[in-house]
Amino acid sequence: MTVNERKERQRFDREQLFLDKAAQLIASEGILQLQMAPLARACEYATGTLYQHFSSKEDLLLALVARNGCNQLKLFQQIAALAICNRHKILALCVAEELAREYHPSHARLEQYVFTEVVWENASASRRQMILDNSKPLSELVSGIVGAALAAGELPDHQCTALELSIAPWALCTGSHNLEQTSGLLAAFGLNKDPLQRYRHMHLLLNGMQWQPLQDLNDTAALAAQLQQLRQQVAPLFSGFCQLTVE
Amino acid sequence: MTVNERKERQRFDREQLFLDKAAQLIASEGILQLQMAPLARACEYATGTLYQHFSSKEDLLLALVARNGCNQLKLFQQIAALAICNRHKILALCVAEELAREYHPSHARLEQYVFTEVVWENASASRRQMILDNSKPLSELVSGIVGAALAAGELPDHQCTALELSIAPWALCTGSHNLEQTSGLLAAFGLNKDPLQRYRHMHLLLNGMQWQPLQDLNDTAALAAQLQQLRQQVAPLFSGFCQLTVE
DNA sequence: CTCATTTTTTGAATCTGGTTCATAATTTCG
DNA sequence: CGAAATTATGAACCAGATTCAAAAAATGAG
Repeated sequence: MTVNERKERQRFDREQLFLDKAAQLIASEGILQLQMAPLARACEYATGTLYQHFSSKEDLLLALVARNGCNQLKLFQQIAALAICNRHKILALCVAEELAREYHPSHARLEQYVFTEVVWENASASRRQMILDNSKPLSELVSGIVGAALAAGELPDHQCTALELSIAPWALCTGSHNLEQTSGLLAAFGLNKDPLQRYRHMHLLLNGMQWQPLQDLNDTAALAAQLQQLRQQVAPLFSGFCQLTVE
Repeated sequence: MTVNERKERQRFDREQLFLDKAAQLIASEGILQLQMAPLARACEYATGTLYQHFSSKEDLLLALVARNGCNQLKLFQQIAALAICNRHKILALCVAEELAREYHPSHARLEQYVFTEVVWENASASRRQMILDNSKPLSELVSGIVGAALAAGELPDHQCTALELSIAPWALCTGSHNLEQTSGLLAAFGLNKDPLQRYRHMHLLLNGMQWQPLQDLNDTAALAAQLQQLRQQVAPLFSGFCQLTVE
């Protein structure tokens, strides 16, 4: 039935409009300032209409994160397809995470907020599931890289499955970003930030996993060059959907 | 002036009462259900009185985290004083983090929430500073352990300072816990939790840092025994302030 | 001890902003 | 075309954080 198709498409478009505008408002004013009535008004709809798409304000925030999760997945897939060695793919994912935060700083903060008990529990179950569903292929992708390295003999298994092993770099990457994001914390430590730091740490971990080829960390220049090169390979992959969540 | 001293002490005690009750309510009902008026009522004070201690609800949440930060510091100091090798001290800190989450699951969630832009920005500047002030000696303690290992030749510097190096295990530890805390995420990955996982990963990192003595990860039984022993050494240190934040 | 003054407490009133729902507008279709 | 069904509207509602004028308590000079 073509009528229903049209309706559905219109509904979808309107949802995207709400999400785009919300992302824009969050980026410019902060999460705190985002209010439902003004958002609806800014999109030229009534408050009630907004609530036909999102069961609550928190639900809308989750929707934003879910949508971005799709983009992240596409990005990660492109990275996995890059013609570089497996070890470098892991680093490239870390680079992608870093670039994403540079492009959309507000999005990283939103994500931190959304995974909070208070927000998570106030969203609809279906929206939560949407986010969880995104994470599954994401983890398969990462563990796929680890699995390929295992199969190629670049990496011993340390008595773990590929999935289990893949958690380590993932945790280090997100942990490192979270620490950095936590306002003023590293500064309170008396630490001035060095862009190579995270990659040193990641290499230390990968070396510990005996993931070939091992990296010599004493050659700072080589490390910087490697990072530079990865950034240049990853950055263009962003162009496709920089528009989707305008900042 | 003794009158003022008494007043100050009473004020302090009342603040502790508010915090204790708040912690208790959060533990039993969740952060979301914590309401200012009922909290004041439960402590047999008026709402306004509560606001003489905390500038906002968020400010109270930060106060809770700040108070716990003091306990954490004391705990970590005791661990640093343990008669075990430096490498094991780092693991012991990780164990402590894990035990703390087991004892006070709601506290970990609170901390995640508090470091969120929305909450952080709504607390008073002085309360924020209190938390940051806590973090400084904490980081000095951790980097002190790293520094001792460097000095003892157990660990090469990899072109980093002790503080910079100490960030790596810290990030891995918190990142790993955060991932686990994020509701349903690891389950969505299809991962069933193995209590040794985190320690394997930590050892992989420490091995990568070439932190002596290196750990053989193929001997699962030895690893489990080591973890068991660390838990037994760390657990008693908690007894001192388990009461402070009743769960 | 008394009373004027200062400090502290109180909780009802205020205010903000998310959510609902009766009504109005629009679309569908016989 | 008009009745029935669907969708949109936004003022009213409501929860809950915050305030503040009034009441109570503490202080201390005489």
